[in-house]
Amino acid sequence: MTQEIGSPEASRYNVKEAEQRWQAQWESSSCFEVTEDSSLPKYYVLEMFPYPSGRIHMGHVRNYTLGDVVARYKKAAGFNVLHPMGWDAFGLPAENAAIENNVHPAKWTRENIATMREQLKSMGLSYDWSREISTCEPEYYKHEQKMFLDFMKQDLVYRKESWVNWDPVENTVLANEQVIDGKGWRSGALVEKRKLSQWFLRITAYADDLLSAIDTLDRWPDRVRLMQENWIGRSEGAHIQFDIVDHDEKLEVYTTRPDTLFGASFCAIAANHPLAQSLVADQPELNEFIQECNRLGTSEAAIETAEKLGFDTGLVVKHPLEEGKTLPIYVANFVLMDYGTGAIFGCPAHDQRDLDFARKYGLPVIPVVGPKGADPASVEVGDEANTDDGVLINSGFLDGLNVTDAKSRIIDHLEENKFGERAINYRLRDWGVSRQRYWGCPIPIIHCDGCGIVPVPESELPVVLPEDVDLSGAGNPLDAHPTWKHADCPTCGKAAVRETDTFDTFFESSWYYAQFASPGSEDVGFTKEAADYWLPVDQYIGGIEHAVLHLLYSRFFTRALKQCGYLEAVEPFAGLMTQGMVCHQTFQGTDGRWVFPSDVEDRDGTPVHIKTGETVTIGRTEKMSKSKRNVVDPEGIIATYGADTARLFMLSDSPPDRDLEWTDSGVEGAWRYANRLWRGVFQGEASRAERGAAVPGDMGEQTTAVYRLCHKTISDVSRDLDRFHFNKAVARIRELTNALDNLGEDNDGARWVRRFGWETVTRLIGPMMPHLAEELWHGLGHETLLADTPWPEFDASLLVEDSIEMGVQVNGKLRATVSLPKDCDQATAEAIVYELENVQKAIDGKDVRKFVYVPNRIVNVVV
RNA sequence: GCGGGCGUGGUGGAAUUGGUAGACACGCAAGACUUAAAAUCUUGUUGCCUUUGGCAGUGCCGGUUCAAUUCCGGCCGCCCGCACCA
Repeated sequence: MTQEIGSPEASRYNVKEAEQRWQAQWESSSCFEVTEDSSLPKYYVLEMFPYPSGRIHMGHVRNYTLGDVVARYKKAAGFNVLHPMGWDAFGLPAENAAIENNVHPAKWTRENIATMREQLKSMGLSYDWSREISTCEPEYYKHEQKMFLDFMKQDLVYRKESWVNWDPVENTVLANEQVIDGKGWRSGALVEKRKLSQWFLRITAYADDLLSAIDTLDRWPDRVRLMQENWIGRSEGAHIQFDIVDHDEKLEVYTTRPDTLFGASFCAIAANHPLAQSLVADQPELNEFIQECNRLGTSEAAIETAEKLGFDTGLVVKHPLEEGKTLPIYVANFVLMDYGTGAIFGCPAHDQRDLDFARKYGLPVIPVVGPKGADPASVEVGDEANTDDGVLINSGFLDGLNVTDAKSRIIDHLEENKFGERAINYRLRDWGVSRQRYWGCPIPIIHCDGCGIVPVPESELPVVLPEDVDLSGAGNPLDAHPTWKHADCPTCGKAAVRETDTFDTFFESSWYYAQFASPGSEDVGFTKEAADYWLPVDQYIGGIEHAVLHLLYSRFFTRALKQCGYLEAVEPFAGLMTQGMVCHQTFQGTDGRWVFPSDVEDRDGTPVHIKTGETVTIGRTEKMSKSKRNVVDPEGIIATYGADTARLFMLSDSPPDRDLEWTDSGVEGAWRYANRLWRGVFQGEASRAERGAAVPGDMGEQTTAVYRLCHKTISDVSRDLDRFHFNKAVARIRELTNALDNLGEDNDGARWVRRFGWETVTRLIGPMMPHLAEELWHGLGHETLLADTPWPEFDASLLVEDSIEMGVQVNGKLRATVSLPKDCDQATAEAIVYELENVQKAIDGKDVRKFVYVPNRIVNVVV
């Protein structure tokens, strides 16, 4: 909701003028441009670079504010700080914009970049803009074409068939997000799965390393490490080969529960399992079922949330351990071809999904694990499968063993009798990098009828993406281009065609952090010396939504680049901070349409639409999104209140990893604080000592307390910034500001402490409100840039307190507080505590059973 | 469906390793200043009650402990990711 702002122009702090002035000063002094310097400790701060979607949004403001605080703080703390920015410029939205607004993706992207660059500059971010990169330019993507060819030489690249979402009306491949309820988002046509030959990067070659190295990422959030671990999904189990009755081939399944083999009552295969495909010709109903499965699209979420369905193929397998027993083979929509062998055996008693399936299709449920000591006959299975440990029953030679022992015993048996073996499986799949899209990096490959697949020679790189394309037609514009795809085969010289697929845009973002080390270098995108100096990124900051894919691909890329000799780093990001979303209230008009906050005003406590005057309803607070229109444009906020106010608000209340709710009142609170600081320095000169005045010998009690608080605040804020507790740092600086304002004494000591205090506040707030801090620093008589000024130090001797205020509990309930000498012994504490009136009253003559005393923390008298 | 997370006053949040729940703000109320308003300043502000005190209270139910927002078990609600959005 936009309200009349307390006319900021009227304030004597001229935000706009001051912010532009300091931005110009930083730029002209080049104070954020860096070079490798082995004499200084390096610190590489990186925020996830933005997709140039048009204008910056509040999520960017939050992300880049967080990074800027870290960068400025580390610079002040004496590090050689690299803090770059660039553009993740390839991607689908540019093509959508091309279709919707008839503008070329290149033009659209470059214009967006120009707009967003100016917007970022207005935020006063401490970037080394000389290192700016844009991934859609050949100067950038030529390097990844070479990397791809190098990966090929290292056997990290291969080609295989894989499934895509196919829109039969538009004749294009759809992204998962373009498939809505199984239909194409534009055409509305039922989406089909199609098989295409595509390029893959062998990320699974590094599965074990990517998994075990998670332990070394000690400055990553635990939850992200856990998500990566689960994504890689290493499991230990077995492959089992089943003989199919009256069939030449065998059915191989992967299972993590070989111990439950005696409880198997069916086998199930994926719809696109070769066996299922081979049966289609004779079974039209099966074909129909498989088509139905294919209509679910390629998204795992869609497949797994669909109703579990199966189709009995009529084929049966022999149970390998029980003579004469057979199990039916179903095609099931919940079995994934990409996991294990694309086939399972179902043991309904000990797997919930199998149980649901068995109940639905009337299959037997045989419990094979029971509680210890239970009578096998009494173990029954209800609605819930038993996945607990226990003792094997109804399982022949496995009976009586626990689950772990049974697993190992049965695998030995499988191996001895040659119908199965121990197996390790990963959930992680190889990374498919082919995209049938225009706005991406061309894959440097030529297809020759005679020579097959031929890499483009390095001397002919880059393969430049043509800009004269027709985007209005169906299909891939590169394929439709009249000349581009025709090339001579590098090997035999005959006419051949280029690969018309482009790379997944995760390709660009998997190595950009390395390019920032030395952009513009010709060879490989960066020099090894620069990469080895700057990498890994010391602190990476971005959204939790990238917790798995982008981060995992980048980790893989670093390893692959190392394998190719590009750099020495093992991990790309030593530290990771994930930020929460920026949320806002939603508003709806009487017709149910979403209303922009800027179109809502408050009239006598009722929110109404500014133009129509009709009442709007306030909905729940949600992530800012264009569709719900609950967005606030950063540009307007910066124009009105200045970047520092927006930055302070972003940092003030919510910790970085939590969601933040944008509120006008919160912004105004930040704005008021900015003005308060300004007044404190520019209107409080009279009560402050001159710069450089000698430390006075005598200070009053209150003055001493404020002086000590200054040192304590430096210590606390430093620690808070080290731990990224920006909201706490802000609270502490505000506390110090309050104390300075409330310092009533006015003598030499107080005047000296006032100067010291305001200088301290200015320096501490510097990373968060850099423009205002420069203004204050100047106002305090300094000629140098605060951006070049070292972080303040504190005197540890002033932090020591000699007595501590402690709570006194009786039976766990607070009855009094008492000031005790620091580290005082229990006898002294007891003596003092028992004298307290409230304590005596609470004990009320009862026997003291225990006197709990934790020095400097708590006293608890148990009666 | 699977994986991960979050939940504390009217609101955002704070609370070392289990040790005085509500720091710092926002909002609100009262007051000061002002012709008036804005700005600014002061005071109060978890709820309830019999109000110099007491009881309850950190999504819900239970457990461990002298002591639980914090640890354990079970629920509920919301959010993020699920491999072609970035």
